[in-house]
Amino acid sequence: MSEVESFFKSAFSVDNVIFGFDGGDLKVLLIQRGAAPFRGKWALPGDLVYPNEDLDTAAERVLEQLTGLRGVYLEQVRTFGAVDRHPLGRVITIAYFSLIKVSDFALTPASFAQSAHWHSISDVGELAFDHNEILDICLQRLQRKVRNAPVGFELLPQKFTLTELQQLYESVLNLPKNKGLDKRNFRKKILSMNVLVECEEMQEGVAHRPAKLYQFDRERYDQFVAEGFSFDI
Amino acid sequence: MSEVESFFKSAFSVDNVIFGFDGGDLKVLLIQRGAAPFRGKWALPGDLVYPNEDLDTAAERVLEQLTGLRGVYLEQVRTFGAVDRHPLGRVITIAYFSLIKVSDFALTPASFAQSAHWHSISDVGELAFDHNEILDICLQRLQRKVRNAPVGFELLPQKFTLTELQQLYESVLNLPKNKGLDKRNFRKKILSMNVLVECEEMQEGVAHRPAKLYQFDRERYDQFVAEGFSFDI
DNA sequence: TCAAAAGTGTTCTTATTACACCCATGG
DNA sequence: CCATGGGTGTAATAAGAACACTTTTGA
Repeated sequence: MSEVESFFKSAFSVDNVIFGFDGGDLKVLLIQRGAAPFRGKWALPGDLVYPNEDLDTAAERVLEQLTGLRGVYLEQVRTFGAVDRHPLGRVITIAYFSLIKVSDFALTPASFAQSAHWHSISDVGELAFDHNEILDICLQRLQRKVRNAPVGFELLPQKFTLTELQQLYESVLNLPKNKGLDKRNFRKKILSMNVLVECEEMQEGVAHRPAKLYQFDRERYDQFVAEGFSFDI
Repeated sequence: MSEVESFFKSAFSVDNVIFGFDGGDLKVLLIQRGAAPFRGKWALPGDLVYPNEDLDTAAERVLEQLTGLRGVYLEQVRTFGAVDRHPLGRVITIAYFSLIKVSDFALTPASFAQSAHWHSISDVGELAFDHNEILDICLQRLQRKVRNAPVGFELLPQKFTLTELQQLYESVLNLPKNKGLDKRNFRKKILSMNVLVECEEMQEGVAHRPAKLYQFDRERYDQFVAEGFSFDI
């Protein structure tokens, strides 16, 4: 192979760490590989980037093919390109993470074909390729991001209770439930930002005092940001 | 499809935003392109990644070929892969930034060949490719990083005065000189972290009271981090 | 009436801000 | 002796941490 040719005998892919939250643990959506290499192993959903496709578009496509979702929170994290990371050749991969509302998630045909399943973050075994490392880095990124930007809401239904929000933070940051964050201080802080609005409705069908439901008000948030505010928990 | 295009299908490169500080502005090292496309334009130093070369290694190589420096602070920032970002074909590029001590910088043969020059961040014109965007994103990353990690020291000589350190922060964060940060509060804060050690020597050859010189103590810092400390300015 | 989670304030401690004068040196 | 930047402390304010009981609902 000529030197010039060898430069271009390479490919790039995107891998997408899709996070979800169901009230318990933080989850990640994995697929079981149907083909070699690593056949039968769990892996991050990903694909080669098409020749005339932007990277973000490729990541969105991978997400949509698996979940049917569009317009979801998506962020590029890092590119992994160790020479030997792919056993069949030189493939560098651009890692993304997405945040989805599990309630919106419906299995698509592609999901069935690839046997997609939610796995608790704390219970992910050995993955294909360098996907454990990728997951780890993406989780760290999420943990930072959730404290500096209002991305946690992407994982909750449109209307949520403050307790749900607190549990989300505790899950993402891997803090002991109802011990990591003080309930009163957490509420004081999040409400003092003035980016949550109380809904008319209350929680329903629970065997205890029903909680107020809140919504994130993005317009208000954007305006505060323009005035110099910065989200911080 | 022309002959060039026919094998130039897709490739990946690294681009390196090399920052330096000389007491005045924050600087970035640019090269003037000697070949098409964008011949004669200023650009970030970069190169295609060799087929059997890791990404970080490629970024280190680009840096060393230009400056002769090794073991320098280097961080991957983001990958830029818009379909049309390179006029001759599909080239995605992995952007890095490096922090170097300008006093260590000596022009290498490659530097001459490529006419490398320091440019003030505030005075960078229109660059080749999407390099203005890359520079912008890397600068933002540096601005965040310098506040959360002890990377500012990488831009200063081993021994520095507190005023130099303060000026560095003001330059990187683009604050008005001696107005953005309060001298007494800045010193109180940085010294209270206990990661700077006073040198025996004093500043020399200045037409005013000579300042104490300090050094960053990485061992101490690492230990504090292990104990849960986190750098924050 | 019980269980289960919702909701709510105050005190203490710590970090951040604002601010002005004397000191040491070289020219 | 003058110009230049070096070096220092305190008081006021704001943010964060710690902490326990009453309320509302469904079963």
